[in-house]
Amino acid sequence: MAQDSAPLSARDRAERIEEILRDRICVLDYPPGMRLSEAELAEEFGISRTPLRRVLARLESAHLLHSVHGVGTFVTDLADEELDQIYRLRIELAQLAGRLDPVPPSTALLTQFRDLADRAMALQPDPETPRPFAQLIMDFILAQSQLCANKPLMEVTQHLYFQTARIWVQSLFTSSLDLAEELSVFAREVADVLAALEAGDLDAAASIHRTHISLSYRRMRARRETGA
Amino acid sequence: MAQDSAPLSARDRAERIEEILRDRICVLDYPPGMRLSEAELAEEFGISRTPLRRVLARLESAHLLHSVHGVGTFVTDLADEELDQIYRLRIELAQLAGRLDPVPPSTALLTQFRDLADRAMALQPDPETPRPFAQLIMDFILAQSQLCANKPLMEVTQHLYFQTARIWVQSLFTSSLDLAEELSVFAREVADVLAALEAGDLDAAASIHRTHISLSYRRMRARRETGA
DNA sequence: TCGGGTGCTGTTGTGCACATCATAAGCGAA
DNA sequence: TTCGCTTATGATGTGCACAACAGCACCCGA
Repeated sequence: MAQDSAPLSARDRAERIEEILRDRICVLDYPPGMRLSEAELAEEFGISRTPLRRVLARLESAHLLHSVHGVGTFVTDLADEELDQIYRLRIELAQLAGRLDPVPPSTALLTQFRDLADRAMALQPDPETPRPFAQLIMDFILAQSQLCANKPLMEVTQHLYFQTARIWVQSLFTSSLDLAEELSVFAREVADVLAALEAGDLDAAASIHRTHISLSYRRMRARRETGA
Repeated sequence: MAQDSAPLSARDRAERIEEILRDRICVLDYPPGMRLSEAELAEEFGISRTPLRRVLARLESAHLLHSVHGVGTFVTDLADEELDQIYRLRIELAQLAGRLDPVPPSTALLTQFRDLADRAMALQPDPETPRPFAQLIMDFILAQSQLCANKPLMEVTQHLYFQTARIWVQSLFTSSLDLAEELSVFAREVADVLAALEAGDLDAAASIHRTHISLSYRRMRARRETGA
């Protein structure tokens, strides 16, 4: 039977909706501070508020949403200090991913990395539409996380990335001065990681990733200083 | 007005119930595999199923519960491999807690550690009632997590502890041979950490904690080998 | 005796109506 | 005019009835 016509279970539907909403938050379709309407979302996905609220509750426990009785459900923002703490933790965990249960990439995953490298080279920076750039980086992060077989570490890594992604993209697109440079830096990171993977050096790939997280965070802080 | 009589908001009520249920899972009041009844829990807490289900959804996203349509809601178990991965991650994070935003303990927190040390010394091992021992260790973990000001790291550390706690306690109380020894080992850990804290060496405290997690995991694996 | 179909029972999942709450507009008196 | 109260509105939170589903006992026919 065709997969598409297979009826999705309640759990699968909820999981899919959660992914969609998380994606929209991370690529700034729903920017920090934006109010989401339970009624509108329920209508969009063709369900009632009850199962939708279950999804929102999960996103709230992931610190991506925040509901206030009688007011609304809002996309969360991050204070500078929290952002700083998360980034320093992400840097440590990225290094850790090379040491804890590293797995060589399958040929399919290698192909995926090559596609990512191509996409990065081909992408034209457009200050008006952050989505393509944000989505590209997100796909890269998800691919990178497949290099580590330690599932809890992978989950935590992604969880922390989801929290910082929108803030980083936002800082990049509000000043929008360094967009082209940031894109070329990212393209080089993908190329470097790909080279390390083809050489079979997983720890090197992790170190490169770690370094780029660290450097991109420094550049973001520099933007924050000059912008403020 | 008195704090106790202050009406709890919906959010606070839910948070409180979540803590209670998580506590019951971690100290084996609800052992792995046990079925929980939404209706009974709702009645116990004097609310309807709707808000209770919100709490259960959050515990499910923390991998402590698992609901199956038409069957029931069950306390999750952990396969050996998952347990292994979580423990190795916990060991790394425990070390990290000494390096990332360490904070000297307040006098109140030091007092709390001394109380914990006293409780550990005074506790009589009883193979029939794991609760006192499990609760003591949980309180120690929560106190220890206050030595690190990096909130995301603290959250992750606690989250991972909640997942392993019940399995560790269960392995200890099913064989129940090493209970007295394990208790004395724990008492020494608390004493060692307390000594390090009184000397002002936070990194040493973290290292001691890390070592004890590692060793207690080895002892658990040894029990698993001999028991099977 | 055995196999399979069928209904029963109890569970989680969903939809809907209403309660509760926060906000802002409206309005009247000082 | 301006301050403060009232009211209207729209949001999330809750309770309840029912739908969907899985498992089990039961029963009937071969």
